[in-house]
Amino acid sequence: MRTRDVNLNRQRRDMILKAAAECFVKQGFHATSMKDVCAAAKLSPGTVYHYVRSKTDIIRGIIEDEQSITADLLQPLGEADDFFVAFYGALDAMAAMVKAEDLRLAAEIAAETLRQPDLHALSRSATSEALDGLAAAIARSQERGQIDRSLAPQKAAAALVALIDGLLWQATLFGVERMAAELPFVKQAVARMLIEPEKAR
Amino acid sequence: MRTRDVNLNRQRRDMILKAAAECFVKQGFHATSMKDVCAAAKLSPGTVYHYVRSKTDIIRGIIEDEQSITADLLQPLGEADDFFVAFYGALDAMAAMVKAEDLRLAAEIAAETLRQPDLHALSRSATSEALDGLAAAIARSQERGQIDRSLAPQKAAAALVALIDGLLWQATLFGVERMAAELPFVKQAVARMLIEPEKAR
DNA sequence: ACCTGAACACCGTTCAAGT
DNA sequence: ACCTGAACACCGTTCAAGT
Repeated sequence: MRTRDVNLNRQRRDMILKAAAECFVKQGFHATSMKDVCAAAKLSPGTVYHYVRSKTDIIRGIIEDEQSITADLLQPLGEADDFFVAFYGALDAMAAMVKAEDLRLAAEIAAETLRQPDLHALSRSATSEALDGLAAAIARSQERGQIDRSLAPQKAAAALVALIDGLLWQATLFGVERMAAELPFVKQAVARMLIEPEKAR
Repeated sequence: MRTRDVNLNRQRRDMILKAAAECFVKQGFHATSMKDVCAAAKLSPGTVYHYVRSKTDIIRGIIEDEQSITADLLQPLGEADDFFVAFYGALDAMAAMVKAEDLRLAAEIAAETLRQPDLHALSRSATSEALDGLAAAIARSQERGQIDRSLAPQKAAAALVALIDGLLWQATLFGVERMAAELPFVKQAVARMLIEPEKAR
């Protein structure tokens, strides 16, 4: 009995988050009313508020469920043998996987992040983790003699993440296809950034 | 008589935009009510709506007045003799000039841009212009033999702007000071990206 | 023409009442 | 416990009425 309730709780909550995410993608966060979310979830306002604390709480839930696109992309870098193969793979995965709607939702969330201090802290710590992971991968590649040892891993990681985030923002403006067309240049740029000029092919 | 009215019109409108911008920085776009804007501008709702079509129209006005931070920073690149001196100068200017509030306002505007198709088009065309200007500066530097001739100017410009936008976003998360500390690394990275490895110092 | 402030339709959220 | 839907305080916007 107890477990069934807990499961229903999670199921209903997930349904509401999913319905809300669809609304946010279609209309944007602040243009979708709670009535819209209720309609999409096929529940009354009272019921929705039984599973969800507030409209902001829905965004919080989506952030916790999905984390940031960038962080997801960089995760596999941790166990990679060749840094560049893994990083190029992450870039290709980004171009292949990311759809316009995902970008809209991610950007919508990023926007709301600026308005709610606790959401801002959440996204800051998520980005911090991604940066630390990437810096660790860079440091290991340096030990193997692949990446220029004179570079500070943390700063290199910050520059790479900035580049990716900036590209994702451009994809928001000009479309995912145009960003995909940029990737060969970006890969070359990353290699030049990270490899000692004398060693560069 | 006619001119005086037009001047009053512009003055009042500018005052309203300025008051609204202050509110947006303090509370965010969607947390500031029109009542807040009215109070900040010391005008009644009816009067505010006499000078401004809607809440969105205020954002539109702010975009048109200020354009994007990135575009402003890249403008001087047009007349520069040495591309790298000019570009590094732009990066330093960004770190020196940009305050946390400006970043918040810019990000707030970027966010609303995603929700309003006409605002989105406005920011797309503004970014396009900035990219074209930067690409032209890169092409001229290539003719002088400074930048690697094998690079496509448009793609190089896109990568540089992505890097800057990403850094500005990071400044939103971690503060302007941390971004400033990144700049030496970023400058080196930009040089490596754009200069032929054989020529790099 | 410029400005006011009450009024309108709608929003996020709550809560008494049902099952 | 789960759910409903009317009700509350507030929002963006309008408009009749004043000067």
